Amino acid sequence: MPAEPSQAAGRVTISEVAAEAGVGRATAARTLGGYGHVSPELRQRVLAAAEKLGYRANALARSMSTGVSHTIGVIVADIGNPFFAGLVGGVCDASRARGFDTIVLSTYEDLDEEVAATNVLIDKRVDGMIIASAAVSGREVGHVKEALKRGVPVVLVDRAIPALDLDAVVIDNRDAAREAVERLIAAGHRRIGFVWGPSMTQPPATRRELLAAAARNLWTDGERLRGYLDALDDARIPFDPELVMVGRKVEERATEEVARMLALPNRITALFCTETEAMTGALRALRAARLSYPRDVSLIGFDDSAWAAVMDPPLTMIEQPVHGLGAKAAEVLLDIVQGAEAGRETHTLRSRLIVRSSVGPPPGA
Amino acid sequence: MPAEPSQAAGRVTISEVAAEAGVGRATAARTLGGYGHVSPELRQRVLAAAEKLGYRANALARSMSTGVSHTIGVIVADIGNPFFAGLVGGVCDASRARGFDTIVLSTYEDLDEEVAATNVLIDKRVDGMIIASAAVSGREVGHVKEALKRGVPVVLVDRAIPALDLDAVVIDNRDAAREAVERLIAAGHRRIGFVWGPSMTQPPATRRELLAAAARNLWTDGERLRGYLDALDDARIPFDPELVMVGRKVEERATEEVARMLALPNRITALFCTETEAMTGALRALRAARLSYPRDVSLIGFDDSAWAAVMDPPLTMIEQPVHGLGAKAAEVLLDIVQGAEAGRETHTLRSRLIVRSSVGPPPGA
DNA sequence: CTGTTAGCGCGTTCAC
DNA sequence: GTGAACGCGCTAACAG
Repeated sequence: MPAEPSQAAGRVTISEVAAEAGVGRATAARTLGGYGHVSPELRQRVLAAAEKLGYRANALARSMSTGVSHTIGVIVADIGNPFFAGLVGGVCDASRARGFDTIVLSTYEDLDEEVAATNVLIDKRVDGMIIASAAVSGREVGHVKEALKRGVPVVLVDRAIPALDLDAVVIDNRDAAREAVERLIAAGHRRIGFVWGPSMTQPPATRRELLAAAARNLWTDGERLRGYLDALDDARIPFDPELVMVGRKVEERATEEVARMLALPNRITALFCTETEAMTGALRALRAARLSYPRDVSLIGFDDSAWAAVMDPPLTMIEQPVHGLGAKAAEVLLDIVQGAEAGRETHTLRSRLIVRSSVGPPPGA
Repeated sequence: MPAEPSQAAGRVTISEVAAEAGVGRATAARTLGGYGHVSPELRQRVLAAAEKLGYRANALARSMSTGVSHTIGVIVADIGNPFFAGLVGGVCDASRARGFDTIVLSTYEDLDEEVAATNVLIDKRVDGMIIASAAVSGREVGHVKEALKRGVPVVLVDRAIPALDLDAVVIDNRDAAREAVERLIAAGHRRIGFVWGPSMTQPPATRRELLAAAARNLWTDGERLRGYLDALDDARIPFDPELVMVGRKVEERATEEVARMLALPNRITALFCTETEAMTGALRALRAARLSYPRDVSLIGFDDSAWAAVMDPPLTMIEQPVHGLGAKAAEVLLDIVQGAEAGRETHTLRSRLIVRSSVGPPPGA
C-alpha cells in the first residue's frame, strides 16, 4: 500500500478529498460543508472520495473561520452532586439536540475557581455559558460581566444574581420553602428547626443579623430561609434564632445542630431541611436520640429521590425539576446564541411538594 | 473613544498586542505563549500591552497550530445518574488539575448514540476520550477502533471490553458481588434473589442460558452475576433460575420481580441488588408485602450513599470509588496523551463492603 | 535574542 | 457552476 498522501493518522483534509475527486478545494468544501451549490455529478464524486478516504471535518478549523464553536460551557458547584448532575444532564441533552456540545466545570463554590472557569470557556471560544454562580454581591460578578463584554452570552441557572440583569432559570425557592413550612405549621407545629442555610460562624442574635448573613451567602439558601420566615410570620410564630443551624454545611454539622435543637428545653417538634445531606444529617441525629418521625418530630426536605420514597415512613419532600432547569437554561442560551435578543428575564420553573408520611401532629397534641 | 482597532467584541489578537508593544508578533507570541526566550525588557512591554488591551489567547487558534486541544471527552450512559456523575466529577477534577477540560456526552446505553458521541469528539479534535461503553461483542467496537486509528487515545472506564486490548479502569465487580453473596450465605441464607442484571425477556431455563444472556449485556452486569454464581457454587447451593430478575432494568420491574420471588412457595430469604434502583425497587416490594429487613429478608446492594446509611436499619452496601474511577481514568489517559506508552492494562480499583445492619439470619433459623 | 514567513484546515469573496 | 486566493489567530522554523 504505497504513496497514499497523509494516510498517517487518518487526518484527511478537505484538500486531499478534492484531489482524490479531481475537483477544486472549494467544490469539495461546498459539498462537504453543505452550503453553496454544486452539480450533482461533482457532488457524487466528492462524496465518494470523502467516503473512501474516511474524511471527517475538522471542527476546530471550521470554528476558526466561522467564529462559532458549537460548544457551550456549564459551570456548577459540583458535578458529582446529584442535583447538579441532573441539571447538567438537562443542559447536555438539550444542547446536543441542537447540535451543541457541553464542557463541564466544577467550582466547589470557590469564586476564584468560578472566575478561572469562565476564563477557560472564553479562551475556548464557547458560544455561550450557563452558570450556577456562587456570586452574591455586585462586586463578585466581574467575571460574568467580562464574559458578556467579550460577546459570550451567559444565562444563570438555579441561582439568580440580583445585582445582574440577566436571563436566569430557577425555581421559586422562597415559595417552595414557605409552602413546606406552612404544611408543618398546619399540622400544629410551632417549634420548627431550619437545617442548613446561610453558613454562619455565630448564631444570629437577631432576625436582622440572620438576613444579613443570608445576603452574604448563596441565593438559594437566602430564599429558602426567607420562605421559612414568611411562613412563621404569617402564622405569627416568633422567630427563634436557636432553631436555625449554624456552621459549615456538611452532614456531620447538621447532625450536631439537630441534636442541639433536640436538647433544647423547649425542643423542636419539626424540621425543615434545605438539602439532601441536611436531611440525612438530621435523620442521624434522630436515631442517635432514639426518636422517630413523624411521632417525635415531623420532617420535610428539599430534593426528592428514590430513597426518600422508600424510607420508612416515606419522606415528604420538595421535588425540583432538575433536568428541566438545565434543559431550559440551554434552550434560553441557545436561542440567544442563534440570534434571539437576550430576554434578561427570570424563568421560574415549578417545584412540587410531594406529600408522603413524615409529617404528623406535634407530640403533645 | 475613537480609533482603537478591534475593540469591538473584546477580541484582541496577538498582533494587536505586538503592535501596541512595538514588537514583532513572534516576540509577543513567545512571551504570551510562555515559550522561547524573550528579553526581560520586551517581555514587560508585551505583558503591559496585553494587560492594557485585555488580551486572552484564542485556544482554538492555538490548537490549530499545535494540534493539541487540551480537551478530553467522556462518554457515559447518563450523566444524571449519581454513579456516572461521581465518575465524571473525577474525570473533570483530575483533567482540570493537569490543564485539560472535559466535554461530557450521555448515550443512555444506546450504541448508535455512542458512535455519534465518538464522532463528535473526533471532529472536535479532543486529545483523548474516556468511555464507559455499552459495547460488548467484538462487532460493536468499530467506533472505538476508529478513534484509535485516527490517533485519539481511548481509555475505558467502569466497563471493560474483553474484545478490546485497551487500558481500562474498573473495580472487580465479580469479586465484590461474590463477597456480598458470601456474606449472605455465611448468615445462613440459601434462597438468595439476584435483582437486576443482564436484561432478559424470558426467564433463563438454565444456567448456561443465563450466562449467554449475560454475554449480550453490560459487562458489569455479567460480572456481578458471575460473582453471585461463584458464591453459590462455592457453597454448593444449586442455581435456581427463578431467583434472578427478568425484564427491563427499571425500578418498577425490580419491585414486581421481588414480589414474585417473595410469593414463591420456597421463597427468598435474602436479596442481592446490583444497583441503587434495584434496591429501592426491592424495598418497595418488601413494604408492599409487609415484610421487614433483616427479619424477613436480608439485603445487600451496590453503590453506597448517604441515604443507605440512614435507612432504618441501615443498609449493608458495596461502596464503589466513583470519583476515583474517573480520576484514575483521566490520569491514565493524560499520561498517554502526554507521551506515555498505552499500557493496555486493566487497572482495578478497590471497592468496599460496608457492613451495616441489613443482614441477619434467615427467618427459620 | 528578535522579526519574517510559512503553514494548520476550512469558509468565503471574486473572477473565470 | 467552479476554482484560485485570502483570512481566522496562533505556533514554529528560519534567518538576521
